[in-house]
Amino acid sequence: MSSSPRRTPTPPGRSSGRAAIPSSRGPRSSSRSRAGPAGSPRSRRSSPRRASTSGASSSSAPQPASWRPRSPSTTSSGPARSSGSTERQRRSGTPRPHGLCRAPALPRADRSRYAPRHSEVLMPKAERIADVLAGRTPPGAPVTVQGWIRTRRDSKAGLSFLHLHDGSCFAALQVVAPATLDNYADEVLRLTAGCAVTASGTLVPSQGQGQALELVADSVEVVGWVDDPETYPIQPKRHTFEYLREVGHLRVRTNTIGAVARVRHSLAMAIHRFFDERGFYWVHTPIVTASDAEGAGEMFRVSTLDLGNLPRTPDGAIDFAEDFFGRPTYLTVSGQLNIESYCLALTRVYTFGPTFRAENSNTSRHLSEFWMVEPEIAFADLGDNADLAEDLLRSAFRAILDERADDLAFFAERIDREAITRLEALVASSFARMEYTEAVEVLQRSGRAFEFPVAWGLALQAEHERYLCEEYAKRPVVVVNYPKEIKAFYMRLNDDGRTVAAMDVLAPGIGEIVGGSQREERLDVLDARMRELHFDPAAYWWYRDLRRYGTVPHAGFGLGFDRAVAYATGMANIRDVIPFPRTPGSADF
RNA sequence: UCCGGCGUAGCUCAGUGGUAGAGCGGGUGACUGUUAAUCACUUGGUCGUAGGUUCGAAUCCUACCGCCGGAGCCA
Repeated sequence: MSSSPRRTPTPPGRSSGRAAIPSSRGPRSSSRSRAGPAGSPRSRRSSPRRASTSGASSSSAPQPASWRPRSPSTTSSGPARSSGSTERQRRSGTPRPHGLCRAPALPRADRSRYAPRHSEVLMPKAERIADVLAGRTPPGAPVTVQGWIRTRRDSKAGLSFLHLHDGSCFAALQVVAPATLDNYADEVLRLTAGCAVTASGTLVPSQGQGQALELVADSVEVVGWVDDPETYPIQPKRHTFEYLREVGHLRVRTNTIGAVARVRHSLAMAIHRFFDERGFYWVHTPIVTASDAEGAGEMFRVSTLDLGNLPRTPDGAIDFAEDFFGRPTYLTVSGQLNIESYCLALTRVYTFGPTFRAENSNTSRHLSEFWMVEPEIAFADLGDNADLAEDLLRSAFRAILDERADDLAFFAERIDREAITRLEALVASSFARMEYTEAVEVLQRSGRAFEFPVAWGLALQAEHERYLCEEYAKRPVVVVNYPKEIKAFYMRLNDDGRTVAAMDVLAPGIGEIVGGSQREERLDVLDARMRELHFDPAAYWWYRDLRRYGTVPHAGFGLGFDRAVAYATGMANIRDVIPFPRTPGSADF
C-alpha cells in the first residue's frame, strides 16, 4: 500500500533453486493440511486436545485417524494427486542406496496413502511426546509417537538412535531402532533431519545418559522423506536467526523458534485467562477502519480500486466513492476507539488481535503487522489502569514460568542468561511508579551525557527510557502524567491543565511495552483538544456520542504482545517471535 | 527515512592485489548404548549484481540490490 513497491525478480544472493522451493512445495503442503484439520468430524469431535489449526502441528497431534486418508473420494481424486503418484513411482522405480532418490518403494507409498496405517491396527492413537516424557504412559506399555527426526546416530551394536520431536514440548524422545526392524537397512539407516516418522514400541528406562525414558521401537514407519538432505535448510547445528528468516516455513522446526511458538501460545492463553477470570469480555474490534487520524501511526490503505486506472472526481481527485466501502479505508492501527464503545456498556473489555502500522520502521522492536492487547475499563482512572497493566504482566509471566519451564530453561542457557531470573524478578516485585516530571528530574540528576536533550515538555527518548528502567529502577517502570503536547487528543486532561493522564510501562531490554491513558470523558474538554489539534469533530461523531450518553471515567492501554513474547524469551529481535514477520519491504511466506 | 556494518560452499565463517580455504552438513568407510557422538577419506563456490582501475581483483573504486545493527516513529 504505502510501502515501497515489491521487487519482482528473484533477489540477488539467493539461488534460483532456493527461490523455487515455495512454489514447488506448495501443493504438497496444502494437501497435507487438507488431510489434517479437515479430517473427519468424528475425529475432531473426539479430540479436545487438537486445538492447533496449522497443518504441520496437526500432523503431530495424537489422532492418526484424523489425518489418515480414509475414503477414496478424499484420497484419490484430482489430477495433482495422481500425477504426484506417478512422480513418486518414477523416482522410486530404480532404488539407489543413496543420492537424490530417497522415496520409499511404491508399495509402501501406496499403503501409507490408501491403506490403513500400521499404527492404527495396533494402536488406537499416537501419544504426544510431552505426555510420554511426563510419565503419562504406563511403564512397559506399547506406545506410538509421530514426529520429525532431528538427529540419527547409528551403533554397530545393532541399533540406531533417533531423536524425534513432535512440537509438544522442548525435549525430543529418543527412539531406539534395532537393526532387526524389517526396514532397518532400507529406510532407518537413510533417515536424516526433517524426515517424518511414526514409531511404535515400548517405553523403557534409558540405558544411556541424557534422558530418563526412551522408546524401543518395534516399528518405524517413514511417513515423509526429505528430498535432498544436503540442502535441507534446517540442519542439526546452529543457524543465525537472519538465515532462519529466509526459511520461515521451516524455521519452527528449530529448538529456538519452536520454543518461541510454545511460549507465545502460553502467553496468549494466559492473557485470555487473566481477563476471563476477572470478568473481562473479549471484543473483536474491526480490522478495517475508516478512521484515518487515530494518531497512532501511518496506515495501510484498503482498497479495491484499480491502481492503474483510478476513478476521478471532476476536480481530479481520486473518487473514493467508487471504492469498495464508498470511502477511504485502512487497516486498523488500534482497536481503542471501538473498544471504548463496548467498554461503556460491558464495563470490562479487551481486544486481542492483529494491528497494522505502515511506518518505515526498521528496528528489532517494530513490525508492520503485530498483535496488540487493549483492555479498557469503565469507572476507572489512571491508577486503576496502571494496576491493571502491572497485574496483567505479572500474571501472564507467572504463567509462563509455570507452564513453559522447559522452553525457558533453553532460553536461559542459549539465548539470554537472564531469561528466567528477569521474569522471576518481575513476578516477585512491584513495578516502579514515577511521574513524568519526576522522571525528567531523575534524568537531569543522573549526570549522564544523553544524546538527546532532557527537559520538561520533551518526549522521553529510548536512551532515557532505558536508563530509567534498566539502571535507575532496575525493574519495569510506569511513567505517568505526560505533557499534553506530546500525547494523543483522547487522553484526559489533568487538573494542572498542562499534563494528561497518560502512562507508559517501560521494561528493561525491550523499552516501551505498554502505552495507555485515562480517556477524556468530558465532551467539552475533548472538543477543545480536538480543535487544538485540528481534528474534525464531525468525523468522530460516534466517539463523541459516547461522551454525550452516560459518559463515565474510563481508561485503557495497549500491550505489544510480540514485545511481551520477546521480553519473556530474551529473543533480541521481534521478527523472531512472530511466525511470519511483516516488515517494510518484506512479506514473505 | 538517516547513520553504520555486512554479502565467499547447503550453513557458520577465514581469506586485504598473485593457484579460493576451514569447521559443520551431505556421501563412503571404520568404531561405538549413542547424546549436535568420534576418526579417516570424499563431495561441494559465476566470491550479491553490473561497471571500472590493474599484467592480474574475493581483495581497490563506483552504482545498484539484499540483509543486519543503531536512531526516529511507536506497541
